[in-house]
Amino acid sequence: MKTEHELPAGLDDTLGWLLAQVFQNHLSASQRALEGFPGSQRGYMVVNAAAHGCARNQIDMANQLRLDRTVMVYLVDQLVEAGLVERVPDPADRRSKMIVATDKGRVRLEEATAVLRFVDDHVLAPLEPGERAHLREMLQRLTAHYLATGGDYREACATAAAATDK
Amino acid sequence: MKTEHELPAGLDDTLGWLLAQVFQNHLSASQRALEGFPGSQRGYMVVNAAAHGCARNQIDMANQLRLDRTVMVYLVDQLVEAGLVERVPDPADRRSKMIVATDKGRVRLEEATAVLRFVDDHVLAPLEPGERAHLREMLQRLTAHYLATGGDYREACATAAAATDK
DNA sequence: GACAGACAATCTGTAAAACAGATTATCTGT
DNA sequence: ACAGATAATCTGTTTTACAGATTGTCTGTC
Repeated sequence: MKTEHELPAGLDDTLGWLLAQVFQNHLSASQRALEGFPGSQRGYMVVNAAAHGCARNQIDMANQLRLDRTVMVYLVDQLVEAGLVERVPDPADRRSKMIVATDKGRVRLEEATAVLRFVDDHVLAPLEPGERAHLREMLQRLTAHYLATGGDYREACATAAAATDK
Repeated sequence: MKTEHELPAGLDDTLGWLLAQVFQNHLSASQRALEGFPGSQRGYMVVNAAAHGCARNQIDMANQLRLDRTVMVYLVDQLVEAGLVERVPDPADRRSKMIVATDKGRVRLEEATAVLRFVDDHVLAPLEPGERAHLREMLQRLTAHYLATGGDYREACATAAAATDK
């Protein structure tokens, strides 16, 4: 059953390549699964964040989701047009607009979340159940660490530069 | 020491988001590390593949690396100009050109590989040594499985569609 | 041996996406 | 009241991916 497929020589040890493969793999799979969802995975992320209400305004949300502020504009435009979220002016600061999910948005979010769970299962099919949980947990830890350190890689680059100087 | 950083609510369980974070994290780190390398990570991949000689011609290599054939043209152009690879016409088929690494290319490849190892270590810093190996191995397994099944997700989408029909 | 169809590499043009900078309305502090 | 900062938006530029046409070459058939 398990066809031992040959990985391209030299790249099989390149972490960046492996990450790219798995990521793009999952990306294209969820792209199909989210077909019809405005803004695709990014739209999903925005509605998700809106439903959890963890962002005060658009820029705040853009930062949390690592999206450009100008991208955020037309992303939210799409979602508003589809009736999944609303731009609610913050009474305390009329410059800010809070992105809140509509009831319809919450329903679509639930559906999409369920569909994405199937995608996850499919992508992680070759792993044991315990391994899947472990992978998830490791990715969470890596992400949390990255966010905590503010994505600062000056140290890493300095180390790398020192290595090449030899 | 270990600052438990809060992950955005709702997204912390989204595998696609976690993969995106870690991937883009690694991507930007290696981008800096490969500064000056023609074509950046893609150029690195091409030289790597060229050094291992596992592709008969440009299109073959493009397929293995999941690159568009027209992208391959100007990617190889850059690398040829930098003297890292050469386009050698295949005597057996003059339409084909084999991409072979020059001595200079092999040296640069070695250097870049060493630098990338530091990037890997930095990105995976929050994991135990044993976990890093396990993560690598799992990613390899997922990639191998994906390549073996030809990236065919019709089954997954059918399953997902059935789930939403309920 | 000529010809049709396929294929490798390349070129050209187009469409989409990301992003920097300016703009408008609003807030804050002095 | 005014200067400077900030949120959202708009505008234009640049990059990028990609589809389609083009050229040279191969393969098979009649």
